Amino acid sequence: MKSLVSRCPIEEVMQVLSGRWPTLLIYYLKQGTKRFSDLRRDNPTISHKMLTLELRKLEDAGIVERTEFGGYPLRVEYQLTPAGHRLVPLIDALGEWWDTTSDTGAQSSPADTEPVIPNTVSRD
Amino acid sequence: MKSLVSRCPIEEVMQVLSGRWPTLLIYYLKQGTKRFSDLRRDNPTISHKMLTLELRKLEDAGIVERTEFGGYPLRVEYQLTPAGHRLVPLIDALGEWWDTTSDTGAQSSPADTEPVIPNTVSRD
DNA sequence: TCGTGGTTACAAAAAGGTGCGTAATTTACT
DNA sequence: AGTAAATTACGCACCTTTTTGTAACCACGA
Repeated sequence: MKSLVSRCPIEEVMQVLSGRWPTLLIYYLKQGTKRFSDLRRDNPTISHKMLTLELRKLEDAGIVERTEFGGYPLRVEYQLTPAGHRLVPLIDALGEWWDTTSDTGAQSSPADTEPVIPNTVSRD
Repeated sequence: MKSLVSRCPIEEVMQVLSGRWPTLLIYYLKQGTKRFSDLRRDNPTISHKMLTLELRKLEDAGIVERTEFGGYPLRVEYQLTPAGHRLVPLIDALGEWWDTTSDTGAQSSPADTEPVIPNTVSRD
């Protein structure tokens, strides 16, 4: 992982939220508790390795909580922590800012920005 | 540059703001107009290649405006656009969120989070 | 044998750094 | 006076580092 250049909170958050996946995962997790395989179905283009890595990162950042239910085919559930939930509106605000600034005419829903996932499914 | 996975504004903003530099550059630019060499002095660890690349990206995103004054030694000035200024508080909010969640005891300034740049200066 | 939620090793791709070249004018030195 | 060097904001080519993808493997129990 890239080391920090300054000791400022902004750079620290960005280190966690940077990249394609963190905000997407947060988006799906705000819908409620999800299992590993659920998240894979939600965004089919992430590799399982990336998914585990990103989930760990979000976990370490205190955004996501991992609950492991022991047993047979092994069940693990992921959900947003309270802090994670508090983060959601801030991210949404960024999305709305983007919508209003890069206003190329017609926009869709005002609040609750919704990712339209394509299906470039990569089987493995 | 990585292509988008979904067509959602959040992913689009994050594509612009992701990485170590965008937020740092915005931070320094909110202090006012800066020249290329000023920004290099502000954060000595960025290479000129990265700086131009990141500035272009911010320019394309409508966050930063580039003004070129002809003549030689050629002078160029960078400043936040109105949209860029509107973005600043949103980014600051993320910093504050981080501060309040990862609260490891003592914190510094409440608002106006300030990067403390180190001086691993690389001359070139 | 399959499915779950991983880990590990290796390969590919992307990001980033380094150094050189460039322009026209000023300043520095001889 | 004449030459040389420095200046500013890059672009380009090459090379290294980091990130991400791929595939194989593991455990367990149904």
